Amino acid sequence: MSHSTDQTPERPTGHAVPTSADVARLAGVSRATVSYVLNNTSAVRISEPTRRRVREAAEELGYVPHAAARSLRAGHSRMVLLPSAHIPVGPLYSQFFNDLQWELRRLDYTVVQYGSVGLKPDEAARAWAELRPVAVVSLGEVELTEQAVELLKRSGARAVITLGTQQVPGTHSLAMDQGRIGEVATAHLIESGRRRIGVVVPEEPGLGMFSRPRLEGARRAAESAGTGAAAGATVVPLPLRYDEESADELAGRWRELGLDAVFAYNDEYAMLLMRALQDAGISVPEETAVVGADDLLLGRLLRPRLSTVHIDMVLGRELAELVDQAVRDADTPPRSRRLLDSRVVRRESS
Amino acid sequence: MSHSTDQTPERPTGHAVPTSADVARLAGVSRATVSYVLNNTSAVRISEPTRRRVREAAEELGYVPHAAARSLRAGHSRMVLLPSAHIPVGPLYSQFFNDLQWELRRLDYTVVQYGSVGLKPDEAARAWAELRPVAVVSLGEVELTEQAVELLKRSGARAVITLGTQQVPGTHSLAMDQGRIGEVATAHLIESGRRRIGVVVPEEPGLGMFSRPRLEGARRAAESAGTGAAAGATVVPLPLRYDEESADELAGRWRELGLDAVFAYNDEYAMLLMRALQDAGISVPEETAVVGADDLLLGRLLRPRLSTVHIDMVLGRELAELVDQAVRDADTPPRSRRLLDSRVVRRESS
DNA sequence: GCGAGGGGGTTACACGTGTCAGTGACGCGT
DNA sequence: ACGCGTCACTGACACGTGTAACCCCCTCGC
Repeated sequence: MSHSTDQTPERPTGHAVPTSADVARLAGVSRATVSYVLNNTSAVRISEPTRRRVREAAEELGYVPHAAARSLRAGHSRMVLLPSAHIPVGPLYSQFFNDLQWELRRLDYTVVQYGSVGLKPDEAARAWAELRPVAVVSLGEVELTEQAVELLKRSGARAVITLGTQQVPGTHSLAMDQGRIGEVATAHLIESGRRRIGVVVPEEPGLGMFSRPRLEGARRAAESAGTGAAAGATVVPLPLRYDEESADELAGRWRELGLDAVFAYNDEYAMLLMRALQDAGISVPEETAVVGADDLLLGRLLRPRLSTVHIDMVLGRELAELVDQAVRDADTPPRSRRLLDSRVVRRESS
Repeated sequence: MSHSTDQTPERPTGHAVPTSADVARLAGVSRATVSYVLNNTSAVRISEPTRRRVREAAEELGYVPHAAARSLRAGHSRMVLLPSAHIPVGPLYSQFFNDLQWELRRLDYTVVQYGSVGLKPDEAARAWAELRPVAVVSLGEVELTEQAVELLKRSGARAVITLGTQQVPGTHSLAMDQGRIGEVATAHLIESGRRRIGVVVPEEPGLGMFSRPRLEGARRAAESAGTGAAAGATVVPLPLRYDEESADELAGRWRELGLDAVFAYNDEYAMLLMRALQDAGISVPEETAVVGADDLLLGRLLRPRLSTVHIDMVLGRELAELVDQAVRDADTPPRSRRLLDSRVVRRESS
C-alpha cells in the first residue's frame, strides 16, 4: 500500500526475530556459549555468573530458538507424521486418533498431520519424506508400497507404522481387523437362528475402507457356519445413505427382501434403520433382528435396546509407546499386533 | 558398520539420503543449476538438455528436498499451527475441524497440530513460535494474551486467529458464540410458556469452554424475558455425567426440582435425559419440555422427536480462506466474524 | 621455575538449501 | 578489431543452530 513499506520491509514491530547471535552480543559472550547454556550441555563447564547473563539476555530479547535450523543441524527431528484421511469417521475412531496425538505430544513428539489428497502411494511418500519425520503412522488412507516404505526409511524415518487391512513388509503393521467385527456380529445372528442376513454398506464415500472388510467378515461367518448344524445362511449387502429418506426406502421394500436379520455396519446406521423398520410395521427383534457396532451409549436408549458389537480398541497410548520404542531402537522387531478386539453385546434387538 | 562405507560414502540405497549436491555431481553441473531446474526458476535460463540430465539424476538418486533446510533459507514456511485441545468434542465440531485441515492442505499449507498440555499462555506461545509457523489458529484451548500474540507475530506469524469466547487484540477473532445457543433455546422455551427451566451442564472436564457460555446465554434469555409479558422465568443449572446412572439419578428427583423444561446442552445429553425422564414417568413434552443442540439425525429417531438448536457453523473452507488471505496480505484488517449462527428447530419434545 | 591439569570460553565447521553477482563463450553491428 | 548483449551456467554467501577442537590463564605440585 504505502510505498514506505517498500523501503523498509523489516519493520514489523520489534523488528526482526532475535537469533542466538543477538543474545551472544547482548550478553558479551560467544554464540557457542549461548548454545551451551541454553541447552544445559553438561560436557562443557560454564560459570554460574555467565549462565545468568546469558539467560537474562535471552529473556530480555525474547529469544526463541528456530526449530528448523536446530533439526537441520542435528540431522533429525522429533516429528511424527500422521497422514490422515478426510473421512467422516465415527466417534470411536476419532477418540482413538485424538488419544494417539495426545500421547505422542506427551512423549515430546511434534505431531504433524499431512494430507495426500489424491496422490499415488509413491508420490505421497515423497511428499512425506520432505519433512524428514522420525516416524510415520499411516492410517490406511493410502496403501503404502514397499518402495514407499524404503524411501521413507532412507529419509530418516526410524519407524513406519501402518494401520490397515493388509501387512506391509518392513513396517510395524497394526492389523485393524474390521472383518472380525462383521464376523462376530453375523455369527451371533446365525447362532440365534437367523438365516437370511442383510449387511448395511454405507454409501458414504471414504467409508469403504471400513465397510468392505466388515461385509467380507460377514460372508466368512456365513460360509463357515454352512458346515455345522446351522447350514444355508446367506448374506445380502444393503447400500444405505445416512438419512431418513434412504432408510425409509429400504424399509419399504423390506418384506420382498425376505431378511430375518441385519448387521448395520454401525450403531448409528443401526438406529436409523431400526426406526425405519418399526415405522414400516416390521417388528424388532421378532421379525427382524438388528445388530450395530461401536456400543454407543445412545443405542441403549431406543426400545428395544440395540444389540451391538463392542470394540476394544488399542489405546492411543499403547500405540504411542510403540512408536516411541521403535524410534529409540530402530531395530525393534516389526511386531504385528491386532489393533482391535470385538465381542457381541446382546441386548434386546437380536 | 563396515569401514568400506567410509571410503565410499555415495551408496544410494544404503544409508545417507541424497542431497542436491549429490544430484549435481551425478548430472555434472553445479548445485545452483540443480536448484534452478528443480524449482523451475523462471528468472534463469537453463538449456533443455541440461534440464533433462538434472531431472534424470534426481530421479535416479531418489532425491527429496529437505523441507527444513528449504524454509530455513527462505525465511518462512507454509506451516499453519493448529493447537488443539484434548477434549471430547461433538461430531459437529470435529467435522468443522477436519474440514478446516483438509482445506488448508488443499491450499498447500502444512498443518501441524501441537499441544500445550498444561502450559500457561506465554509458555505455549513460546513453544509454538519455535516452529515459526506462518499462521496460528488457536481453538480456545488457551486464552492468548496480548504479549503472546505479539511474540508469535514477531516470530513470523502473519496471521493469528483465535476461535474463542473473547476477542484478543491484534488477531482475527472468530467469536464462537456459544452463548447464543443457550439463548435461543431458552427463549424458545419461554415463548412456549415454560417458566422454570433446567440447563444441563456436563460434568465432563474440558467441556466447560462450551457449557459455561451456554448456561450464561440461558440466563440472559431468562432475564431479558422478565421485562415482557412473560415474566419470572428462572434458570436452574443441572450437572450431569454422560451415563445412564447419572441421568436416572437426576430424573429420580425431577419432581422435587419443579422444572417444566430443560435445555440439555447437547442432543446427546438431551436424548439421554429424555429417556430417563420417560422411564421415570415424566411425560415429554406435556410435563417437561426438552431441547437439545446440534440437530443430530439421531434426535429425530426418538419419540417424541427431539427439538433442538440447529447450528450453522462457518465452513472450514471459509476459515481456511481467511487464513490464506491473511497470510498473503498481513495487513488484512482484523475482521471479526461470528463463527456460528443458531436457530431453533422445533419438533415434538417442546 | 616449570610442566601438568583443568576451568571457562572461543573459533570454526557442518547441516541443505535458495539466489545474487559474476564469468566465459559466442554472435553481431559498426 | 572491438564493444555490447545474450545465453548458460557457476562461485559464493546466507539462513540459524550444535558441537568438536582448540586456546588462554590460573593454580598446584615438585
